[in-house]
Amino acid sequence: MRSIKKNSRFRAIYATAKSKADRILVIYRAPSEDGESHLGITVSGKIGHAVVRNRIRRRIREAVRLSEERFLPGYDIVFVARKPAAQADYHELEESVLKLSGAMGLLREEKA
RNA sequence: CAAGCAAGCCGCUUGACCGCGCCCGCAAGGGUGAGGAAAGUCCGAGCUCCGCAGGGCAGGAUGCCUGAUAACGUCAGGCGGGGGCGACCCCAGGGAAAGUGCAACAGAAAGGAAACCGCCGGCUUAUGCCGGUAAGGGUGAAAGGGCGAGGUAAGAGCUCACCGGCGGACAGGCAACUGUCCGGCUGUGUAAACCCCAUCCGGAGCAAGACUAAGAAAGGGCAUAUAUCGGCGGCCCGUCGAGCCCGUGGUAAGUCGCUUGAUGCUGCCGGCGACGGCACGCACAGAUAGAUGGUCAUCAGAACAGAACUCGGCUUAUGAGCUUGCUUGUUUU
RNA sequence: GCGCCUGUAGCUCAGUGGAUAGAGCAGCGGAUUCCGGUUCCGCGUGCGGAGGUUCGAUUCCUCUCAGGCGUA
Repeated sequence: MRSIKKNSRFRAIYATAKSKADRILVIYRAPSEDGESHLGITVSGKIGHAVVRNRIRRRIREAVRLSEERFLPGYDIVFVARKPAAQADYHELEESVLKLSGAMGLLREEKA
């Protein structure tokens, strides 16, 4: 999944997109402009120092990558980390990513 | 063995599966990929641009000496001062006789002295008055050199020896400084108070800057003269450039800069050392929402922490451990 | 990257190098009241940290930690 690059696109998504949140993450979902899906990850400086922020960003990207074929195309998705994400391990983050994505209707229906 | 001092090292390893950036390759694939602090941004440089940067004022920084270095506020070796039994450690360490300010409280008196108590002399009825005196008491962080002897009415560098400080000469040393002798007999502290002296400093920063694409339009207004605007971080002088303003409000796309360099390792030589010279071989990331990750195993355990133009330092954070040299004490031989 | 500011009581802020660091609100205790409020009296809590300069530091200097701001 390609990444969102422009700061203006991020701001547009924050202003207009639908969102949901749990304890460690916030998700934004907006219709894509070109039909392909894009991923954006925001971890602010308040969360921790550079090593902590990088770790959160990599884990979110990994969780999305491993389940990439389950995502429906045509959406721009932004994840924003909240403070407890600094203490969360990979499994908690992965669970949160999938749960929030499912709640926003971004995943294909699981076969029972 | 115990306590301690100094210097240094290391900064998990390996494997399986799934992934990422860059380079090479038609492809398959191969190579390579964060730190000792990458951090804080406290200093110093390279590099780039600002129409080469000149003078004065203001401002800032540094401050024992000699050296190292591209440079430094860094480092090395010395000197001086302080602490420790010692190994060793710490110090912004120029000028207080150019001037100004400050020194609370206490105390009689806080800086070209001063008599509260005391001591001594004179007068006087005992209280007391006048004069001399800084040895003693008391106050204070600090009381106008220290201690002893002579001296005296009592005292005083008043005189003398020693010590300390000041000035001069000589000797040693590149120098800071040290030693010896002589002289005079002395003038508190604070400059991380203002200040004085010496030395240094043009500014901005890779979002610098260059190129490409796009745009820079049409139109309107004001000036044509020494005015206006702009550049040279602040002000003045000086200097350079340009007609000026409205329209004119937005977007940050691509390529370069961008990583091989005052580089690191190794060896030899010079130097007490910082460091320098030479040689051969090897090594060295380059992203642009921003690459090193995820899971499992291995393990007694795994800190602080992530490159964004590049170097030299400083400072701070840091788990478990290891090495070398030295000091003091105790015991045994 | 460059530049700037602030840390003082639980909170908001004062404080020329010098006595026991103050003010308002809050808190605690007492008085008043049947109880509470109001009012009155009293009390506690301290200079972000380390080092230095000074006789003496919240104040001056250096380093450091934390927080905040501006700008490209």
